[in-house]
Amino acid sequence: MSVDAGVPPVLGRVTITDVARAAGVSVATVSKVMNGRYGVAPATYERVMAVVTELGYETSLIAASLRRSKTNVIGVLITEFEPYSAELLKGIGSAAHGTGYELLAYAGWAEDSPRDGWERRSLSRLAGTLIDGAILVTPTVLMPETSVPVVAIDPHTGRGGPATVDSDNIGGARAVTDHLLSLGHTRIAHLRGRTDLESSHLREQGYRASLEAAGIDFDPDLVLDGEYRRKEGRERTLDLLDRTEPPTAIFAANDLSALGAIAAAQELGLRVPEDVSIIGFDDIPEAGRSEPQLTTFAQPLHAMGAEAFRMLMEQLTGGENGRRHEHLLGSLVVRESTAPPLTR
Amino acid sequence: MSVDAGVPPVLGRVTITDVARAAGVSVATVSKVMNGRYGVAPATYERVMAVVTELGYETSLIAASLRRSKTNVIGVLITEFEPYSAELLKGIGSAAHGTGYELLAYAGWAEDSPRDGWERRSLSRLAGTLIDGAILVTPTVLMPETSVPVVAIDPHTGRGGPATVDSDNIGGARAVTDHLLSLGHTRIAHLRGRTDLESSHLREQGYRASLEAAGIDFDPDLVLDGEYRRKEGRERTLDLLDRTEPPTAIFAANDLSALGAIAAAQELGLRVPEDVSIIGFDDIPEAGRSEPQLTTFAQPLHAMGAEAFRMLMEQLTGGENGRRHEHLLGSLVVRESTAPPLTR
DNA sequence: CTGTTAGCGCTTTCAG
DNA sequence: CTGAAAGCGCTAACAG
Repeated sequence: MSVDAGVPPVLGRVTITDVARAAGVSVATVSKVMNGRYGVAPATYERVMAVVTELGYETSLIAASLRRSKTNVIGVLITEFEPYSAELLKGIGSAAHGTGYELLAYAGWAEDSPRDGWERRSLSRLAGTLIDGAILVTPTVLMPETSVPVVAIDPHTGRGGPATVDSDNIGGARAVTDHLLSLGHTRIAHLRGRTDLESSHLREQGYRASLEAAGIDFDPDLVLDGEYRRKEGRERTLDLLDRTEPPTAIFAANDLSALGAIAAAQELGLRVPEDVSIIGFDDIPEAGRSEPQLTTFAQPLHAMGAEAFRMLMEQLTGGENGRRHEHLLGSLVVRESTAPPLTR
Repeated sequence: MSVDAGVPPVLGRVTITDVARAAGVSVATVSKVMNGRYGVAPATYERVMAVVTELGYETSLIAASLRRSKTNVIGVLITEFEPYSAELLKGIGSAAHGTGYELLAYAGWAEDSPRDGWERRSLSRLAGTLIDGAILVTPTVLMPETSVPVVAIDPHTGRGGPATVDSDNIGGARAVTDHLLSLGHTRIAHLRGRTDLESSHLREQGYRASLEAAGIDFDPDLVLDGEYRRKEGRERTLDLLDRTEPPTAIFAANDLSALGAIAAAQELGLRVPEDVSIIGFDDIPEAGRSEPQLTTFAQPLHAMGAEAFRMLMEQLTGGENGRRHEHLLGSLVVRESTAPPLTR
């Protein structure tokens, strides 16, 4: 390549300045070439492109986004990469395919910062510059005003501010508890979710409503905080099953804590479901792979993610139309972790 | 709040300038307060913080990263969010938890741009500014020099440049094919993966080696391109099973294309595994949930992701130590989609 | 202790 | 058609 001789080696990242210098033009011209703007002589265009290829230059998304208004990047803001958000991400990803938008998932919960309001922080850090719009996964607070279009999945306040996508938390929890009741259980414990999340309260509501409908007194001693996490689910279950009068069934507010509960039961030498029934919520992939396989309430996570992306697109292109509240339905999936209680 | 009166409403994103103006100080002072630098009078600190809280200001990750050298953000570069990368992401996420690093997954494959070399493009766009290091998932080309530490998962060239994590592609493919042979199959088709990926070639090698060891002639007509995708897996299988002498078993180079193959067989009214055996590779969550459940070779995706993150940390902190080539082993998981061929 | 100044890499008027 | 200059939001010397 004839340009070779004139191109000094560049250390680190190649910047627009490096290209400009090597091609003997100004950075403005390089910028025009990179963005296909009019007003560049064919010869100049060729020369710049040759250097660009030679050096392997790519415009920095960061620097460009600081100047531009539109980036064609959608942000998905999550607390961390775990099964639940991963499932949503797959759905979002499939909807994003072919739209020309790029996806950026950001897990911005620093352990030292308050968990509450992490999404406001992440959004502030990315919006207005890097991303054109955002999908908030299980946000903890309501954000009335945002600088970019937003869709919230399973949000704290349900209706109200931004567009939302959720599924039937109360109905699901009722279905789950009803299933346990129909098997003959009466002492049903509940491993509550993260109390800063609305879904957690709704599921507890469903649990209580179901008990009440069956004429069973609510026993606060049977409700512990599973935190939506495997570790906490295991620990609370250890406590629960160690009592003199343990529950015969446990409804964990999500699959992860249910999986922890199964682990705890097995550690104590108990059989699931023979000695204790355990039921989860969400139907993450791991639910179908546990031993025994987990009975749970399946949320249509894939569809929820895809729908959220579509609603965001509507807001981005068609104005306010995407500002809806979408409510998708789930269904009970009976696998192996539930059975009638032992009669003794 | 007493500051209230002095703070005019700000539209859009709140910037450091807005805060400075509202607090009556310079932007430099605000920056110092935000970053906890020494040399700010307590009174000033308080006043600034009050305004920060009032306005809900957060420093822009983008702007800050342009100036700073370290951002505490690790980038995970993928082509798209699909089951394989989602599993890795979970592993990476669990390893990242508690390290103080934030994770940013970027799916930067624009459909119009060449697929080959997407990782170089993505890396150039993010590295040097936004991210301190990167994990490249199934990169297509070898990148000898990068501006930030990099770990590649299941890379194109295996050994060589950057640190790598992979699993036993050849061995896995042999195990899979051997399983089919041991069941009595002799006409075994192969749905090859994406030919731009090394793993695809290695798996085909394993397939061929296994056949050869069994004394079966390699039949090129039985090898079609499944592209690692569900859609292509289905289409190629439709072709395969429509022939006068169809294969009795199909080895799909990954689970997604295997799932497509199952769908195709069922569309044609064939039973899996009675009429045709189908086997996959990867063991993504979906493999355990299909009907019939998929027999496959399980890669330790979670562990691979976690290991990649750890190796990156080593490079970031301890110098060059993380520049290893880690090779994790997988195992055959026999489920329901394989059986002996029909004897007729 | 505080503010001024100089950029980070890029895009965008606006002269030449 | 091309380049100089301003500025996006922020941090980091360096004066005052």
